[in-house]
Amino acid sequence: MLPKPVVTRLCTLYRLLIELGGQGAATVSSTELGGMLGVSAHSIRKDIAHLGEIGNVGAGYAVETLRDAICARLNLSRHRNCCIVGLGRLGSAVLDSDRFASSGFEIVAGFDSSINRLETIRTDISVYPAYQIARIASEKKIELGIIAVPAAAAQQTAERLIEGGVRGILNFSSAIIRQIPPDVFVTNMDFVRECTILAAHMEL
Amino acid sequence: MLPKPVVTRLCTLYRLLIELGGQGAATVSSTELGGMLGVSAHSIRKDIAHLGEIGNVGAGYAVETLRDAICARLNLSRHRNCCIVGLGRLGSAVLDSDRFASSGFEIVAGFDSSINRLETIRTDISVYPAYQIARIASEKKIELGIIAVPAAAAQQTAERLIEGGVRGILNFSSAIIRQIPPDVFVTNMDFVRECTILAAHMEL
DNA sequence: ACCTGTGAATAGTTTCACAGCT
DNA sequence: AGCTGTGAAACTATTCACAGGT
Repeated sequence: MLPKPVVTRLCTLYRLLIELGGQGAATVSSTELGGMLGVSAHSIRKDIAHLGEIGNVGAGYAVETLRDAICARLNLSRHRNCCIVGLGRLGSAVLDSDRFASSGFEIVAGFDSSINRLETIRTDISVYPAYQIARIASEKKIELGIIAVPAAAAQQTAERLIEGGVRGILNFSSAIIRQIPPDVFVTNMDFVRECTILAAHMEL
Repeated sequence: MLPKPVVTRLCTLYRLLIELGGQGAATVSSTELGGMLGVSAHSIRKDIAHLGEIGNVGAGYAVETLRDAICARLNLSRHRNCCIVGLGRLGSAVLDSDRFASSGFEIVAGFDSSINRLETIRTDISVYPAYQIARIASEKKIELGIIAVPAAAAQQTAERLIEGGVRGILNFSSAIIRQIPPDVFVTNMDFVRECTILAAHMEL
């Protein structure tokens, strides 16, 4: 329904509006928003137009109203259970991040294939061996999984998550997940690959 | 010159070809590549066509030839010095990752604003206080910077990196970097934002 | 003077169809 | 039968211009 790049930009805008609201701003114009996000005012207005008529012609947008409109349109207010698979350095860094708490995402489980690691890990969140992913994901109604395992284990991890009913996957590994059902969404965040893309752009 | 999405896909393809080469594969067809990457064979061929005539009509692509052609076209063989700013859990996880080593990227410096942290950190890489970013980046000819600092410090960090001559920035923080010169490239990798985008797509 | 919302125009990307080769 | 390379077509997205309001 909504074009993909529009959804992406509205999510970015949403986070910016939360920040602006916290700073006490009451209204913003598309020009100001564009300046902060590094895109044109035209583009901001077009994106917002997908939400219906929200702004006050001649006087910009009310920060709260706009934020709530995006939230309503994209159903961002829903609380979602998440899990992290792979409790190595990267995985536990994400696990201990305080940035999920205020975002509607709650990490309700961690998984690792190493029993030793599970025993020594210090965290408030329940941790389980990797073979239990599907069962626990299903039981705890986990909707979103974060993969932070080595590349070789990524595909199997994704399959277990999908089997457990997870429909959104954030993949930090360098592996490309295959055979993704049409109703499951995967975002790849391999930082070596991203560095490669950056390097390529720097050369052109 | 080369369209942006083509560059992105060629980089992904490049990493896949390295993997395939390591497994001993000599040739691949666009159909096979498409299957592995989850895109159509048409699209693979179109992307590769930007490199010139590389394939063997009727018999697919030689893995090595194709890999080297991408490498040459995007200048991926060049060694690049990188640095990480912010040596908290996420930053040091990336710092200690063994995945850069074989990729042409070398992390030659780490930075943090906390002197205490700099003193206690255990790593082989030289670490410096954050106010020296510009000088060290310039001296060590650092081309790529990874930002893993809290959102509030991200903008200043980016400015210091750019001042030191860094032209590629991987931004793990939730802040959106502003006032980016046209010859500097920034990729945002805020995982909370990516989760939000995933959640939005899951609803539509 | 500055703002939003919108339809038109432009630019860019993906998909398709097929010619030619193995 | 299956493969690459390519030009055309279809689709998508961005940019622009401006009408109308404050």
